[in-house]
Amino acid sequence: MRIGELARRSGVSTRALRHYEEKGLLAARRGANGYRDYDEADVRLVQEIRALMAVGFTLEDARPFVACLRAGNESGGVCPESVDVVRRKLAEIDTEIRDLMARRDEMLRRNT
Amino acid sequence: MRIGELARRSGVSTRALRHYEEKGLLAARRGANGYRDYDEADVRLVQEIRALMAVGFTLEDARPFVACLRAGNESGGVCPESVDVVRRKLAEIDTEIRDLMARRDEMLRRNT
DNA sequence: CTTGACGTTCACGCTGATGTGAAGGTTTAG
DNA sequence: CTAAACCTTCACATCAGCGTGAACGTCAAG
Repeated sequence: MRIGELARRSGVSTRALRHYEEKGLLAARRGANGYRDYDEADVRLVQEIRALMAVGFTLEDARPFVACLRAGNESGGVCPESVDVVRRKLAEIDTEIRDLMARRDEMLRRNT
Repeated sequence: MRIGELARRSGVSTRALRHYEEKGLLAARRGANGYRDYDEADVRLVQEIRALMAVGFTLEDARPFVACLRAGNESGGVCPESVDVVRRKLAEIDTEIRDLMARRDEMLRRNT
């Protein structure tokens, strides 16, 4: 399929897809006319990326998951690198939550 | 005092101070040579800005506090506009915390 | 042939708060 | 007089993930 269809099916803009490619997260064969050509695996791949982003991952964070899927695994999260990223991300979130709560307290204290 | 001293005393870069001025948060008299001239009140003002930023406020958020101080109040937080910003900020933080916790749960669920 | 809906590659714009020079004037100490 | 340490005003660079146009090629339908 071409980029427009992939965009529709995965719910992202064509611009975003080209961006993912530019970042090395998405690869596309090219037709004789230069058009990008994708298959079903790419749909899943993009959905994986979006799912990760929805949970707070950056594109950079998503890289190991993509590599993991490309390596033939059914899930992008089974590879050790992916697991590491998840652990790091959880720690980041926890830190951020603590920071926010501290800020909240600071703000309340300041106002009284 | 000149910008360098204010920078040292308030713990921010001269670049930042010029930035605050550009944004209308800081005003400076000018000497005959064009150099900015600050006084003690400005030190307190910059410290107020930094304190707010440390708690998560943007420069834009700090604006009413600065105006409140300039209006002659001892604290930048006593004016109604400042109170509004604090309330809004607290709500934002709470939302953010909830989002992060939801993401955290999502991430854990996904991994099991 | 022509329109319209696709596709292509640049490349700047946006948000926020500075960092980092460039290119130069001023002041101070020796 | 000179060098160091100030100061001045631009104005581009950074981080992330695209949006938005420019300028143009491709292709199916009427």
